[in-house]
Amino acid sequence: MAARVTATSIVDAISNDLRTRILEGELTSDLALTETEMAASYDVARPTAKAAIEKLVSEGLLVRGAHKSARVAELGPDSVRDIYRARAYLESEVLRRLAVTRTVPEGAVQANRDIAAVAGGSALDVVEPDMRFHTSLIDAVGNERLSKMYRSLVSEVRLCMVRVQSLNLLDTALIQAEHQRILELIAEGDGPGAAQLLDEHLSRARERLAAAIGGEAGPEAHHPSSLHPSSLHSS
Amino acid sequence: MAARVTATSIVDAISNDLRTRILEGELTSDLALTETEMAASYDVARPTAKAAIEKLVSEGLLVRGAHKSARVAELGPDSVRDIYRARAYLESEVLRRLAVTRTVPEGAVQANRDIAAVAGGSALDVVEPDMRFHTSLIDAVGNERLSKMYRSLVSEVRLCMVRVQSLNLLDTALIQAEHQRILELIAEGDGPGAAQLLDEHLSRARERLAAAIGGEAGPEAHHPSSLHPSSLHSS
DNA sequence: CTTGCATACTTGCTAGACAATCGTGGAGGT
DNA sequence: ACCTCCACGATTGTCTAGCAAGTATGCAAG
Repeated sequence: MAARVTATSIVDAISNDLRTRILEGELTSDLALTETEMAASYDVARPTAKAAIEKLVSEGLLVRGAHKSARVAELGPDSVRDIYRARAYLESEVLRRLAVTRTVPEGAVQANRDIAAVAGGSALDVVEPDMRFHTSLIDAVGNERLSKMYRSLVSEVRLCMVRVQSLNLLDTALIQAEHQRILELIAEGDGPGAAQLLDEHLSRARERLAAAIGGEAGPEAHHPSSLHPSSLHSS
Repeated sequence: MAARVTATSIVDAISNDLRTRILEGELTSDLALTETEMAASYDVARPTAKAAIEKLVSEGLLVRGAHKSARVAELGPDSVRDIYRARAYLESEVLRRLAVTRTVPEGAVQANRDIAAVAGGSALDVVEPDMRFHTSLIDAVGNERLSKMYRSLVSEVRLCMVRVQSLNLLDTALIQAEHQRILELIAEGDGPGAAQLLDEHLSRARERLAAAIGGEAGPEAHHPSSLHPSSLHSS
């Protein structure tokens, strides 16, 4: 398995590169991704760029109207709640099933160890092992479709995360402790307890993230919560 | 809202038509869907047909290798179990949450009424209201992403269903009774009870469907479980 | 019977072009 | 001065034509 990273196709290579650039915050929702520019910057034909864009649109990372340019998806507080609630639906049931067999995924405990390891570093470094913790739990049930669904949600979560530069809203120690407790509850066979704790865990993160995203509408918006009707014309 | 069915784009129209033809069994996995043939039959250019095919590939209804023609996905018993388990994961947690607020979706009770109405007719007519019953439950929580995920699973289920012509494996009365009991448990606020009953409900359907799909390898296969090595050359 | 090669078919991608549509800006009327 | 309407540029949707690359199949040779 020497050459595993070989790009299977050009459109896949472009879409992968675009995905990482989006998830790293290089591409924001304020600049339009026209097919022509994309084709020129990657030195490919326009249909190729078009296919790459449409792939990311189908993943939910880009949005595009009828004849308009594609833009990075702008996820508001309502979308954040939608995403996190979907996460909770999937993951809490998974915890119940894992608790029945008392299955504690090794990847999850390792991921939680990594969270503790970066406790002193940047808050952004917590995001990766945190996501790895949750995906490890999902993957532990060995359901291909479930894992794919959850991965799609994780992508959107990371898209939200990259928009809030000041991630001081993450209490690393608390996150790590709650993860640990969840694993313990699974080991004890307490499915409902693990599910409920996860629910609280995700609810807290959800509301913090929703507030952080809803409150930052640019430097000129003083009172985002008190917008008057004249400011909403189309959307 | 007079013109609602207007095709937003040609590729969408083609992919929609293809989807219905696949789900109705007109297109089976034994014939190759060539891009040029598709383009010729719909009288469009090849890139258009290509886009429509790739859209269905991303939905999981079609599969395609490196430089090979697209074919209708062939879902084996293992895939059936994967799909039904994913359904169970999503839906059982939904039932728990619906039971908390004792929310009984009107669409679900109507769908179950429709199941009883077609009890005397063809077994195939049960599939549609049955799916509608389950999707109504999912939609009741009002989560956009969750509904989309479940709809994707339902598509694959229907793809499996169309392969088993003799659907005498469906006990309409039993299905309808179990659905009714699930709704009652929700109304009583018994989330775990509803979740467990649903689990048994789906498990039974899953194993029947898996057996029906795994055991039908054509009219000439007398003993599907005892095939000798010389009969499997490539696939 | 197996192995190797050549050919046909299909897809991946490119280049260029035209029509349809959306957004924007300016001309004209009130 | 303000509003309405039209024309223009920009962008996407789709088409035509074609070349390159890969896969599969058939045939010939060992």
